[in-house]
Amino acid sequence: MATKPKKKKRQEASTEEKIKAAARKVFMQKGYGASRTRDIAEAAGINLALLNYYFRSKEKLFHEIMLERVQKLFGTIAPILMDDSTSLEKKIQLMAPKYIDLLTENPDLPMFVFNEIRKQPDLLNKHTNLQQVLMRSSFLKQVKSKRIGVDPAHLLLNIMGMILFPFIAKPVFLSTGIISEKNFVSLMEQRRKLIPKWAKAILQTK
Amino acid sequence: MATKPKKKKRQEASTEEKIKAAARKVFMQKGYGASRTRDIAEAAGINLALLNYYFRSKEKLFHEIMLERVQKLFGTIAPILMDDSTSLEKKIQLMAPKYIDLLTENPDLPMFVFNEIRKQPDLLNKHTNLQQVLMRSSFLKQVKSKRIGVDPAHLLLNIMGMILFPFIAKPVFLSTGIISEKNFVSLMEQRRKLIPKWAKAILQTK
DNA sequence: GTCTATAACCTGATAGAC
DNA sequence: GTCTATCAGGTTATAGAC
Repeated sequence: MATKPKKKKRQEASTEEKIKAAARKVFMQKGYGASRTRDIAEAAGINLALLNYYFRSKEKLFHEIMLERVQKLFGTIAPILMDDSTSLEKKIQLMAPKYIDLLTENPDLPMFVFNEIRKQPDLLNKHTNLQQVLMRSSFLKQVKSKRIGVDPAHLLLNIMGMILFPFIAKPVFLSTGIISEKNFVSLMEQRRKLIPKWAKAILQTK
Repeated sequence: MATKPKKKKRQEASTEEKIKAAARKVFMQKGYGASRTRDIAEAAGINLALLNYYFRSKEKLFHEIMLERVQKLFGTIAPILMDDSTSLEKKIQLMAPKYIDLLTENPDLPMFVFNEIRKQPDLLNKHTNLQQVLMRSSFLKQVKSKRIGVDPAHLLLNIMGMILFPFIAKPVFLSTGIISEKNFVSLMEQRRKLIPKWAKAILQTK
């Protein structure tokens, strides 16, 4: 059980942070299995040996990055979902812009997290308490208590889908030429306000 | 330019098909970069050398699988999208069940295709005419001609999102325990008819 | 902390026997 | 067509000098 190396300087980007930044980039681009520690070391501007000095193994480094990315994807909106004092409508109204801002700066965050969890389904349970947090959230309670004709899970799927799916499908839409990068940004800007409206319309559908 | 080897028997699963089936499984599970040709050979019950005898290289084998998977994901609903004689509403009504049936049998098809295209954006253009097909489709024309206040691309994103997103998010939802496998099947069964209704509601939102 | 050098193993691909 | 054996290069991780 090695103790974590201490940083020597605090003023600028530490070596540890440089390695993490590089790992974030490479892992998110290629996924765990296709990433090479050499590429990460090179991207960090340091030596391969130093990477292992700081993180002991590729797997441990990946776990740190993965935990951080899951936290970023779900932790950002957790406060909104947990708030007992806001209505469901209000939560959706806050969620959409918050999420779209986050994803505009981290477009392939959902793809990365979803895909790595698919490949290794117990990653979440091992390293996060996401399950507890989500299951007991005010949001889920409110969704469930809505007396709509259909399973409330549909609302969750629809809202999440309307927010996340464009970013997941973005590479395909760009590659096929259906939309352009510039167009995409403008579309997402519009969706910040449109999604809450659509969610409401879906909620009222008989 | 090697000529393709001929099958010797036609009655049962040929060696070539056994390799392709194994490659389909391994590539879809791990992605191109993390897949090992040895794993594919083993899963196919044949030798590594034989894999190269049939497909010459890992990359060529992957391209065949990828082409086939893209065809499966988009080709299945292409006839619906191209049909000039059906209304947009009718297309959505046909699309949802058709897609949900396809994805129920191939749950991680969207995740695989989207992710590989993200990693290698020119895969589509090299090997398919998807761009041409989609851009000139009756569906896209009809979406564009809808005189709604917002960019018609939103409708495309919403419909595709409502259909595809549940399958992309499935591993996360199962892993967090928000829904169960059994629950998921039942939800998707319901969505076959619900999505067209929701799409209509979204279309009418002011 | 950071490097070079190297161990130990893995990977894609081919040569050559059957 | 299918196999075994093997090559050349890549991969993670560590030992040891500074």
